[in-house]
Amino acid sequence: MSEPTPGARPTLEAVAARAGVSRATASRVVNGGAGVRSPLVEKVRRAVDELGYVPNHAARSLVTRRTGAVAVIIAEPEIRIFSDPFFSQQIRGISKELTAHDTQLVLLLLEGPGDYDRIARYLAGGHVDGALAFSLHTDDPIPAITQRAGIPTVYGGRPSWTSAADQRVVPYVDADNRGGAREAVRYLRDLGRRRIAHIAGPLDQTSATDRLDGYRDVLMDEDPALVAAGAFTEESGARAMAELLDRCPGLDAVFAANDLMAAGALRVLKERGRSVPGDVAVVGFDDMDAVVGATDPALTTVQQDVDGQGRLMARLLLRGLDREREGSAAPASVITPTTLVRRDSA
Amino acid sequence: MSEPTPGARPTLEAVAARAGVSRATASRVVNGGAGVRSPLVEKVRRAVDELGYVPNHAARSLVTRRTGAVAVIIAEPEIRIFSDPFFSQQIRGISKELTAHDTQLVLLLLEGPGDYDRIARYLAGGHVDGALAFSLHTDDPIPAITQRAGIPTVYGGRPSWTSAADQRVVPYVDADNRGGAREAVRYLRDLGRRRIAHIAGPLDQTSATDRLDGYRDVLMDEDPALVAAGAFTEESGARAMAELLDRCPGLDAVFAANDLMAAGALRVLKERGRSVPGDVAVVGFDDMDAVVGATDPALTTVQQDVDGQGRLMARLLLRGLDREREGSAAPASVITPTTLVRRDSA
DNA sequence: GTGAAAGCGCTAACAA
DNA sequence: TTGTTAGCGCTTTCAC
Repeated sequence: MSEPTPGARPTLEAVAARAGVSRATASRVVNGGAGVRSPLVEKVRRAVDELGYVPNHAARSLVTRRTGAVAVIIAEPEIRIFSDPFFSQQIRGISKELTAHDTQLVLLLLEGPGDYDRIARYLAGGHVDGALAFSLHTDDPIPAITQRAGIPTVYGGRPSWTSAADQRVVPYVDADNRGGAREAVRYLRDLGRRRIAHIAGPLDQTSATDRLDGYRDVLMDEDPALVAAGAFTEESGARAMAELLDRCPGLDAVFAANDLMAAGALRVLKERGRSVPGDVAVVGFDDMDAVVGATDPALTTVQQDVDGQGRLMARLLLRGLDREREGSAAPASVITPTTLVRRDSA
Repeated sequence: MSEPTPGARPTLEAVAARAGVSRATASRVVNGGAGVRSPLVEKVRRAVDELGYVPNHAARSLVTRRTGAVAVIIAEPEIRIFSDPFFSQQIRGISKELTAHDTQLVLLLLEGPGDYDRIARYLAGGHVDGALAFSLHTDDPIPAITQRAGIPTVYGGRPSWTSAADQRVVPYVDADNRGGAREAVRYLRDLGRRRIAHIAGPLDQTSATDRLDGYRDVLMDEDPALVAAGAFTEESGARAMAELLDRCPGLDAVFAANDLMAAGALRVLKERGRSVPGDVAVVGFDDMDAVVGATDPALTTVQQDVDGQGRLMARLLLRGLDREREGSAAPASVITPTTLVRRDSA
């Protein structure tokens, strides 16, 4: 690759001229070179290198009607998830997959209710080919907006209204929260534990309710006193554990709806002199490196592939976009499997 | 706003036809309507509403040579900052400012060394008008890449080579780390503290070295044993505090380079039975809500306006882009002020 | 297999 | 003030 032209960026025209072919042929080569004889392909390739040619995106987009960009929408109440390693990993998964398909990630942060208008306008403006959105709420306007704008969208996490026989069917990617929870609780039961408590997450999130449901699937008529709700934070996990201990001193196992809360539980257990897993076995959920590596004893937990979920969201969307041109159906949802990872806490 | 045209999106042509004006006039109205008589403006506006017209971005971009998008580049080693509330707040500041100027945020995550090529290509492809990048390293290829691509770029955090008489002058936004540190240490000294220790951050980051420099500005020939380096994490702060206590049992104050480490220090101090601020006064840096609210006693710290820094980065870039068309100079760097926030720990 | 030519939807001179 | 017109750089029929 030698020096690029000093002034403006070279156009396809320039490449064609230098290679001694027509603009059409140059274009064919730039786009894969199918149906062009190899000597010409070579010539054009060389011209591209020598000139440092890079296709003008706007021009291409104007004729192809494809932007090569995808929006990632993060709604206001979810903005905090930005600081959540869970979310950041998901974004990275998305980024990887999009990158592999030469697709750009446009970040749309909603700072307030008024922003929905802006987003709607942006989506309608044809700036992106599709969208990815996270953790919808019951009355979330996002689905309506993307639909009206005709923007294919894939969601991260099961939307809260999906369980009901709601008409609005949307494709989403989520971990098998319920199944994973079931496995964790069964494992504790098979360990011989008799009083298995659950520290649930905030019950307005489907990941929390699904995990609670999984717990109940196994322990169908367990004492309600064995369930305490937290907020997916270490602190709330500690508080819930304290409550649980006060209410049911005889408990011999705890399944926490995430690792952070499990860490909080571990801390309180230690403070109260209960040995883990001797007196109380503890299982978490997520298998977040940062947490799992720091607990003592090392946390047994339900692993989910967060990075993979992100990739999957992107892949689903991209596939849907391809199919769209062929007029076939929208992508279906995917539930990703979980795995119980045995360590020392249970 | 009535029904949009069933099939494809309406074009300016359609709007013009419906309003009974020329495409040029319609365009003028859509772009602000300067120099168009109000009755016509009205007509066009109505047509726009009735048709649900939204300008085609690619077409506009093709002729204006402006994309209305800005890249936010996050280099591989910095990917972890994604999970750092500090960074997420900065991104939000950026997002707010860009949004206010109808500019989009394209997220460029570098996952590995090979990605630099990709970024270079992308930047050269004219997809964005400018770029924002974070915490450059000494030999970071990003500045060279953006420069070659002719993409104006503003950096977050002082690049590490800026202190030397390096040729590469780049505009950046950073807090007054050194000044803030000085203020914190002076405050402790004025409180009558005689043995003031410092828990520094990782010394390959300028924010850490600048704060250390600030500490030294005040305590010029202090015992080197009073300085311990951490890694900006709670855990590392705790470890550093333990070290410090072992080395200098007589210390009566600690200035930690960030709040997280101050929290760790507080924890160890409590474990070792030192009262705060009675025996040891503690000051942090950042004033991160999540941390400051949780410590006991409430943490006295140096506040910096993170959100504001993000906004400033975006504003600097945007202003630079405007000036670019007028051929004037690139934006200069900005150091944002810090404020000491007195609470209970010192 | 290759080239000529017709736009994609928009803005910006330039004329009127 | 308004309209006419010439592209922006690219892909894509359609002839050859």
